[in-house]
Amino acid sequence: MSAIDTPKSKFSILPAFNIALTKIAQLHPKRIYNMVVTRFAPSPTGYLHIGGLRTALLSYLWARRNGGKFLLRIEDTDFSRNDEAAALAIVEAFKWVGLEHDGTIEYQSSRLAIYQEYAQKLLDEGKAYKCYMSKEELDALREQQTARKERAKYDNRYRDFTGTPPEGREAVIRIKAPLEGSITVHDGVKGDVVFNVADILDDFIIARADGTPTYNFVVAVDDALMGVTDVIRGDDHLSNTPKQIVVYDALGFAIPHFFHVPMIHNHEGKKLSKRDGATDVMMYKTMGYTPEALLNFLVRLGWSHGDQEIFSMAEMLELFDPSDINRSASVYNVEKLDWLNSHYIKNMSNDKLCELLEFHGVMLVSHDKREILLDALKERAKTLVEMATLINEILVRPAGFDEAALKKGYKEESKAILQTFSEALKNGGELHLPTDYHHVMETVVAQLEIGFGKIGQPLRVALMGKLSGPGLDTVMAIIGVDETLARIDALLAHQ
RNA sequence: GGCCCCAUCAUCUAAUGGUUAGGAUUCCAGAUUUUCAUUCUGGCCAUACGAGUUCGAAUCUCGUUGGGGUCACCA
Repeated sequence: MSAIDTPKSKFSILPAFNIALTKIAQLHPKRIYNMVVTRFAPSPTGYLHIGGLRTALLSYLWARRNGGKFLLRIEDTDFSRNDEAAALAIVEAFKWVGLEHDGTIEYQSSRLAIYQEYAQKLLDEGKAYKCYMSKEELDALREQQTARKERAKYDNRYRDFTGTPPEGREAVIRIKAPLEGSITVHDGVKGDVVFNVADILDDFIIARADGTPTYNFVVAVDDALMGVTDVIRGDDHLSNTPKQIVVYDALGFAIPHFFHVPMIHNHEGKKLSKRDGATDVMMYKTMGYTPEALLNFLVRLGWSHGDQEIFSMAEMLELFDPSDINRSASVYNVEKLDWLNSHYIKNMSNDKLCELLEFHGVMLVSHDKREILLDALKERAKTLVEMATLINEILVRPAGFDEAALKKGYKEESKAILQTFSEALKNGGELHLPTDYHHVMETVVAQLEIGFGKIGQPLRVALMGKLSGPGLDTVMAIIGVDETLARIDALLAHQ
C-alpha cells in the first residue's frame, strides 16, 4: 500500500480499509467494489480540454460501472476570476458527450476555511510549522544550491524554530516531510513507483503568506473529504503524488487508489497543446464530430479489449477497467477519429441525423425526400459538416460549372443527348423514386444506342456542376423533375 | 541537470516464456459502382540496440540509446 517507509517507522500506517481493498484486488483482477468514488478536477481554463475529457471519461466509466459516484471539482485556489463560466463550459461539454457528474460542483475557492482548519490542525499537532523566510532569501538559497550543482530545496531552517519570529514578516506554513527513506506510490497503471525522499522532497509549503493553500495540500484534503477512492488522472501528476501522500499521512487519511494514465501526444511526440489544433472539446461539435465517435476514439487511446474497435457507451461501461490501461503515451491521430465518425454517421437513424444537422445549418424536417437524401449521403460523409455540404450541393442549384468537368464531361455531342433526355423526362409521366428516373435514363440510352457514360457525365455536370457525387437517379428523385429540367437548361444555355 | 515514466508496423493496439508476431486506421492494388464515395478482396509495413537467464524471450534481468513528464508562496 502507499506509505511512507522510513527507517524509523517500520510499522504500517495503513488504514485497514486499504489493505482490505488490496486483498479484494488480488483475488479479483476485475474488481467490482461496492463503493467507488472518482472525480474530475480541472483548473478553470474556460473550456474542456480533449485530454481532460479522456480522464473524465475513464473516471466516469469506472464510477458508473461500480454503481459509484463521479464528482466534479474546480481547482481554483489560485485566484477566482471566471470560475463559474469555466465550470459551466465544462458542464456544457459534459452534456454534449453525455457525461454527468454527481452531486454539486465543488469550488476550492469556497472551501478556504476547510483548508485553513486542516492546516491549523497540522500546526497544532506539530506536523507543520510556520516559516518566516522571505522569497528573496529563498531565491538566494536556491541560487547557491544550483551553483553548487545541488538540488534546490528548502533547508529546514524554521523546522524546529522556537525563538521570536522576525518583525513584520508574513509566514508561510510548511509541512514536515520525512527526512529520509522512501515513498512508494502503488499505481494501478504504472505499478509500484518508489521515490527516494532525499531526491524529491523537502518541507513544502501548504499555505502561502496570504493564507491561501497550495495545490498539493488541497488536492489531498479534498479527495479525502469528498470520499474519493480512485484517483484517475494524467501521469504528469505522478511526481506530485508523493507530496500528496505526505499530506494524507499527516492528516491520517486513507490513501486512495491511483491510476496515472499516460499523456496524449501530438505528432512530434510532445504533450498536446493549443497549437496542435482542436483541444477544446466543443470544437469537435463545430467540426461535425459525434460524441459517440469522440468517446470511442478516446477510450481506445491507451486501452483496448482484444480486437474490438467499436464501443458503445453500454459496452464501455461493461468492459472498462482502469487496471487495463497501457503504460505508454499514445499519439493523437485524426484518421482514426474520422473513420469512427463516418462509422457512427453511417449507422445513425435519419431522425437523429436530421436533428444533429440543424446545428450545421441544414433544416430537413419538412423535406419530402428526406429519407432518400440522407440514405444516399450518410455513406459518403466523414463529418456532419461534410454531410451538410453534400446536402447543399444537391439541394442548391450549382452556381457555376467546374472547368475541368465541362471539358471532360460536356462535349459537343452531349447537347443533343441532354435534349433527348429532357424530352423523355417531360413525357415520362409520374416520377418519384430513383428507379423511376433510372428507367428513363435506360430508355434514352437504348433509344440513342449509346453507353451510360455518354449521358451520365453531361447530366452530372448539369445537376452537380462537377463530376463527382451520388447516383444521378437519386439526385433527380430528390430535386424533382422541374428542377432537373431547369438545371439541364442552365447547362445548355451556358456559353 | 536531478528524479520519475515509457519503448511491438507510419498511427491506435493484441499476443498464460512456445503464434508464419494478430487486428484496426492510413497508404497501395483489384472487384463492385455510369463518376466520386461506400462496400468487399488482397498487399506493404513492427518487437529500438546490446548482453544475460532459459531447451526456447516481444514477454524476465541488466546495460545502452531514444522519447516523454516533473522539479514554484502555478494548478
